[in-house]
Amino acid sequence: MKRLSGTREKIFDVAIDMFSRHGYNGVSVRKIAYGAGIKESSIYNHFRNKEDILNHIFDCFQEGMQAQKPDQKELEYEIEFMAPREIFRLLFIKYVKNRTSRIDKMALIILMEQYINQKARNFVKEFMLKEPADYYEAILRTMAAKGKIRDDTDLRIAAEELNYGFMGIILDLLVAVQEGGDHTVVIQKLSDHVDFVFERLEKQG
Amino acid sequence: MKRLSGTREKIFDVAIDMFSRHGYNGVSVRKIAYGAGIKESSIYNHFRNKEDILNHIFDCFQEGMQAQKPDQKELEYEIEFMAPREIFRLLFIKYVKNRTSRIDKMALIILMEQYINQKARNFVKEFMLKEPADYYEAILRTMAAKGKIRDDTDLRIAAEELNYGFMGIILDLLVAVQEGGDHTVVIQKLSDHVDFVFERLEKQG
DNA sequence: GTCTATAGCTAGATAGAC
DNA sequence: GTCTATCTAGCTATAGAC
Repeated sequence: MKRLSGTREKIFDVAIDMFSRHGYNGVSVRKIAYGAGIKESSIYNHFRNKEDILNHIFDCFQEGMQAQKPDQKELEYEIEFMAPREIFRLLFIKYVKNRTSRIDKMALIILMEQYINQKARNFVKEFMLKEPADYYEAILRTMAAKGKIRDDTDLRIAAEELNYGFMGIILDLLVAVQEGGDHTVVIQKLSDHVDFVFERLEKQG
Repeated sequence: MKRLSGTREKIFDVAIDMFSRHGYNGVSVRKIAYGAGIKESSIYNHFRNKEDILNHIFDCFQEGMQAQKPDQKELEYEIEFMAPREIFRLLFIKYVKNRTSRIDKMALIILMEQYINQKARNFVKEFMLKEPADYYEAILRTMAAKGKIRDDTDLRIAAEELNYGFMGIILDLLVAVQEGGDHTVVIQKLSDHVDFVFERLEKQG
């Protein structure tokens, strides 16, 4: 993460918080500045303009996504010795536990902006739809190659099914957290989701 | 549907179109007026204020959702004589085919506003999450009672699985349509989704 | 890097003539 | 029901003193 001066970081934090609650167009530079305890014009010593803040959010979110990619070595070990459904349960629950309030807020901003802003839309497509599904598909293929799951299934579709449910549950979580709730229910939901899919994928008998 | 004067309808149409592309906060009353071919102040002869337009969108969306509820008698007939998976395939494809550009745009507006506007959020929860899942669950229970699907499954979870995939695919569709695409791919995706779930639910052998 | 001051514009909304 | 005119408030952004 690029080093930020105290003020710049403060502005950024306040902006993320306000954007996530009122949308990018619902927050003025003025309000961000006052929220950060400085005058409006001082913002421009830290960000070129309002859009520059949004772009920084995109960059920061991307870094966050890259950073929390699961360890590949660890995963291979898991595939060898754990039940298939346990691996995905762990994967999903790890995501939920490793979330920070910052990542939640950035995700919300990007989800809101996706229909307006091309860059946001690309982020959703890449980091919330394609990349996760690709990743799940790769894991499933490894599992199938090792004979851990049935091999008569379209694993791309299975990967997308895993991601549909995961995304649905995480969206729920983001809303719940925004409203002051917690993530206990979500763990159960993720577990049920994984179970449902793997009842389908695991070998019968 | 309440009768609208020509101008009011024109304003409403333009507003839906602009809100769906730029968000509620990204469109001014002025721009809507000019888009509708009238002066800004004339808007206020048709809507009390900007928010009144948004509320009318909510009302109109709700009417649209109620209106396209599937026929109950027809459904019972289908459950008796069609394969379980065909019923859901039909249900989902009917939705896709019956969509209008207006409904798509209103859905997009509500999806965008859900994190900002409490009323929008309630709409999403009620009409996109809870009500569809309840409906699917009821159908599945009827199927199970008639011995058409396995009875060793939590049907609430199955109903939610059906809805996660459906919502994910529909969201994809809304984006694709906004970008000028069509819905041919989507029909296949919905079909794959239903197949995946019913491989799990239908009786073995 | 912070501030004051201000430019220049756009916003939502109203008053009142026709 | 439409218009012109106008109000007030808010907006992004810059200039320049400290």
